Amino acid sequence: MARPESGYPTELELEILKVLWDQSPLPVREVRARLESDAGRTLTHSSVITMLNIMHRKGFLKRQKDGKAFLFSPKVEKERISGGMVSDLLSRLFEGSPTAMVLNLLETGEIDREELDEIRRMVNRKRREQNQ
Amino acid sequence: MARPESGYPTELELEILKVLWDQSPLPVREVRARLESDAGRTLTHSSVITMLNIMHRKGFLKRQKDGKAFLFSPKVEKERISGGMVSDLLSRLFEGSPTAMVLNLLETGEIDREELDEIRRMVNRKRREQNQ
DNA sequence: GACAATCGTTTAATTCTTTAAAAGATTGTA
DNA sequence: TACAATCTTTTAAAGAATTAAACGATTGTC
Repeated sequence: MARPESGYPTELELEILKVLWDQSPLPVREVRARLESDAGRTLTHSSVITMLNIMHRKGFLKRQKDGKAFLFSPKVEKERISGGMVSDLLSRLFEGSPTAMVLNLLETGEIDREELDEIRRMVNRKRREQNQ
Repeated sequence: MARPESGYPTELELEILKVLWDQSPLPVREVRARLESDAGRTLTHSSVITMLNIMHRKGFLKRQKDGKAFLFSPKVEKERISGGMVSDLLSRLFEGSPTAMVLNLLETGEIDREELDEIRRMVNRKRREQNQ
């Protein structure tokens, strides 16, 4: 009678993953410090531990003992999570059409000349790759 | 001591919005039927009403009386929600870089020749527009 | 060896999300 | 008018997400 666990990281879980993707392994106090400085989220030590343990249970993180403390590392790759979340949004919002998504990006986002050119280069490269 | 309401529609809320973006206004029983046929979500009449009322409270929907029943319509545009959700993911996953997001799309998604060409055309058009 | 500092575990509280039963209101019809 | 059908509102329940206090274990130092 409720919703299932998401499969993808939640808001806060993603912030924690970003900290650890940037550098790992890290002890709890370090994760806590970076969560505050990087993401502006001030949590108590206790709260951070709780989240890290939940994420460990979900399979997002690895733990290793270092003296009496734990060091945490991501168990999932950033690319894998990003890919999953993007394709999730793709299917939920754009009926799986990447074209529709890019169009949305072009229309609503602030994209400057540089970026447009870069995107163009990427698309052209991908197109050449597909030709073989 | 908990998380704030999201601002963006949740999973089920989005399914309901998609039904109503496709056609509206609709009475509850119609929303319920389409939720089942289109999204494969079988809910009781009661559950659907609850969700519709919550969404009305959140400002996602409008209601109008039709006899003794209500007719529901979206109060938010699909483009607005899509734009918001995409740019949310953009900032949360790709530090706001559309290029990084498109790269992800190109690498992980199954994009065929047709779509690549279409994306190329869109990018070129956008680039010409920016030149003025 | 005792005490303070530092960690982790347990427990809990609050809000959100999803699902639905129960009860109340209205309306068409026999 | 009474009954059945159809709607809505109220109430509730359970899992998920977020935050944190209380309590317990370990370790370094005087």
